[in-house]
Amino acid sequence: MSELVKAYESKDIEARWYQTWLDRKAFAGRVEEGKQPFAIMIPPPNVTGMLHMGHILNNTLQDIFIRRARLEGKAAVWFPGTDHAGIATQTMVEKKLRTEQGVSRRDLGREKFLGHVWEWKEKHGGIILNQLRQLGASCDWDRTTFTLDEGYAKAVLTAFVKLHERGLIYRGRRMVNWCPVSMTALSDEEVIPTAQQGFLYRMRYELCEPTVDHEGNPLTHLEICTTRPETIMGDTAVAVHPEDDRYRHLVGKTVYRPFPKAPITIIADDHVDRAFGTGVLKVTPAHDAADFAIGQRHHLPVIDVLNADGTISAAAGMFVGMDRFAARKAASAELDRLGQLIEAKPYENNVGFSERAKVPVEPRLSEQWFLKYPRVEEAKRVVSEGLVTFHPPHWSKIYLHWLGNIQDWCISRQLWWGHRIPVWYRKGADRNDPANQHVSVDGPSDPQNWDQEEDVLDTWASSWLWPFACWGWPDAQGEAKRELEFFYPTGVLVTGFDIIFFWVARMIMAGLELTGDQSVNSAAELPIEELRKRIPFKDVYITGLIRDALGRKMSKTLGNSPDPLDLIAKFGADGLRFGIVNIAPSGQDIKFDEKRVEIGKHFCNKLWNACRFRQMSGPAGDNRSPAAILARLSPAHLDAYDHWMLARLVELHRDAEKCFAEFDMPNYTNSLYQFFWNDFCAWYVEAAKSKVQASPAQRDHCLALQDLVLRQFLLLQHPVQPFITEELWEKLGYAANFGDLLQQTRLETAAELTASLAALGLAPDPAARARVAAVNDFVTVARTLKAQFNLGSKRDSILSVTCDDASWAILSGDLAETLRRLAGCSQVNRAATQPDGAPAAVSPLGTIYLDLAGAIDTAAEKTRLTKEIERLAKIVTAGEAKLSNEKFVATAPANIVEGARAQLNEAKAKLDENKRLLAGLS
RNA sequence: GGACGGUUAGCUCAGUUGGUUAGAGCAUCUCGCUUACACCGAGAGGGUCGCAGGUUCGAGUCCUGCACCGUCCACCA
Repeated sequence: MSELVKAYESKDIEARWYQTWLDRKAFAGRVEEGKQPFAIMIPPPNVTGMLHMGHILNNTLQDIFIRRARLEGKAAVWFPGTDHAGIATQTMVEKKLRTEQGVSRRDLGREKFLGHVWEWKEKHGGIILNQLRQLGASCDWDRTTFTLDEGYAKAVLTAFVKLHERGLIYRGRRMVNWCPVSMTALSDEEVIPTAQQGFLYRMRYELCEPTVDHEGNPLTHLEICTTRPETIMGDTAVAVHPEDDRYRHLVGKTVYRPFPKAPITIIADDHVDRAFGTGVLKVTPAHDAADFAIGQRHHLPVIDVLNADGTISAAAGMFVGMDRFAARKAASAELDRLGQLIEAKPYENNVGFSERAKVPVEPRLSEQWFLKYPRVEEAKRVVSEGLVTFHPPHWSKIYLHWLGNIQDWCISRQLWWGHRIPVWYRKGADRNDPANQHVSVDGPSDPQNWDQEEDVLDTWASSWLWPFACWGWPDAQGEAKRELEFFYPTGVLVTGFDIIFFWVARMIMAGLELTGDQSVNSAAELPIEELRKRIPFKDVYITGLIRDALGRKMSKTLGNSPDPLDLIAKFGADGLRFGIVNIAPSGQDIKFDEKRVEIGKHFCNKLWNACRFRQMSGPAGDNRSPAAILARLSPAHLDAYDHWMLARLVELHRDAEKCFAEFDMPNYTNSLYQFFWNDFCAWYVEAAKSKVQASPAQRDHCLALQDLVLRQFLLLQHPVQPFITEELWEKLGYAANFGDLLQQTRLETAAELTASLAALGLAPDPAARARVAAVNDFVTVARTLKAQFNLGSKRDSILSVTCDDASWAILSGDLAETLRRLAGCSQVNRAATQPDGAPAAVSPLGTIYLDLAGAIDTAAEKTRLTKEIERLAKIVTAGEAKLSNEKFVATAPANIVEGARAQLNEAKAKLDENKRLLAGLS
């Protein structure tokens, strides 16, 4: 047992222990028959990613769960990996190539470009995983998986083929969200509605044949409002509501599209909102999802006026080649020139933005692959029936609501970086005819006659398989097969609410469709036991979003996002871990402030010093097992504080069990903090100081008890602060054999601890708690009294007490020395009568008088006593009112009534005593 | 337009099925380098629990309505 230095320094200790853990393969998980399985799948960070505060919170929580599971004796494994992140990675490498070599991906061609991306990935990918090591993440690194690994890719393609076989995947020309910058389709979830300042243009469309309005006045044109005049060239109709009296008589007539000038029909459609604008809608089937639907209903022609890159197409006939935003201005000017622009008023509306490229997306008609979501009803059922539980629970409502309204998922992306869709088209044939399509994992046997689909899959269409594809699905053999069967369904998924739709819901559907006993798939509804086997995880822990101290989102542009590695350097990984979990209220956004995580670092130092003090207090005993420590304890030596401490220790184990059962981690850190700092350090260790200086036997007994508390506390604290606890575990000699790790130890349950205490006659005496509470109250009253006379630290203060015999027995009994030490007094004497001129305060163990050499400030004393009397009087009044209420006495539970009575009596006694003291002053 | 959160001390948040005097950390003030820790110790001040009703012997906690803040969903051009 080497000596500890004065202040805790995290840096060297953390680096040393992490290496030790890696060397010993301490994080390796494996099938262990007879043990409960517990797996966590890391939400795979983008391979291009850098660690940010969200990762810190998220991964600290996962590490806490997995480390706790190990201590509980489960077969635990935390599965790490990274996501290829299609658009994000491709965009990043493209940008790099453009700035460094001045070439675009098209200049290079598919193969060469992908070569560059892989090269980048090999060189820089996975930095984030190294960063996680600094945080202390106990992932089973040998399992690290990348979503484009060969095995994983096979799983992705297999899933595609299976779902295609089951008729859930189809190709179609549909309206999709198109990103003109990335030049790919996006799913609905990748589009972020964003408020935009623009204009609402009000314009005239001339009637081909002048007529009259609904009141019989001459009518030469219709007024129409739009926010997008640049799509006028794509107008193929004008629509009004079928029951709109202003316009219904015009249905079937024609108006001129302003440019290129051409007649278009006036149609009637329910979709039109009579109250919006003029109640007339220009219909542009190629550029609006709703308009497209109208076009379908009315068999309208479709004129696509935009190119893939957002410039105006040749089909528009005007502004060809102009960017869409420039074209908007040009179209507006053209309307004005024609005298058809009535006004352009500032207008705010919601525009869908590309999540990645941050530009407005275009609704665009294109050929894409779509997936009908599988097992939607079952996916709802597993959550509503509690097979999968959200924490906090209200997220399940969001989840269920989304599942109730989903559209088919556009899974094709016009990118190169990703899983190329395993579909081949017969050369030169119609691609939309299924007869000309070949779908398989390995491709056709005569590849020369086929062209493979150019598109890749949406990244989420690969990561939705994560919980089972990582284990070698679909054709896991041998050990891999055993592992999948043993560890699936996994334990808890820890993630942010922002990807409940992207990922959580989809993983559940994928698991329900593709795992388990596939032979029962045709059943109309899968039995609940089958669902229980197919769910990907049992619990979903949703973390809040980390914001800055002002509540703003963290962003690069604001520069308000701290570098976690700086924070680790500043507070230690252990400090940061404790701090971030401690301030993360369940399910709410977190206002992050460096100041708020200091608590974690300070706590490390407190723990360190408490252990250091233990070393300084006396010789080490045999700490190699709980039994060895308990053997050093004897019932005969236990005083009230010892009993209370043991009771609290058991209680802490119980609290921890409850927190884990409820996934309440902030409360967990609070319990640990409160127990250690206040109960153990501030009261128990302080109280024990006098005992440590007494006889060697008493000292060793007291230190044995401290050794027990420290041992159990290190085990409980370890999931949150793994480094410092491992270090102290070693330094205090808790290893059963030389070199054993804390994390390979089995943590006793509250029940087990209770049983082993009882077996040795060490069961905590419940009465001790009240006694300790009374003494602590006495101490606090005495300290307050001293502080009021600025004697806070004068250890030679003398107290006199007037009290009954029972109280004096406590004050003068075996706790007498402890009590003097805690109160900071050299003497506590019993007084028969009130000493003259001494300030006084009332405690549960009698009235305390402070022996002051000089005269007291009578006026100040009066003020103080009067205030105390007022406070007590309120309590007495309330208590009397309550107890004189017959209904209360009759209805309320006995213990509540008893409590109220006891409280009233105590307050009354104190009140009388204070009144007496006040009277004595005048 | 729907739905879901939140509103408790100067700040950030706890507050279990309604039940004794509503708590913690930080910040502020006073005193203290007391033989683990100044990354510390002792003490103090600070809240009519967003507003208005209701249920109840009893409401921060349950019900109704309202206000404000936030988030998600929704094809008003």
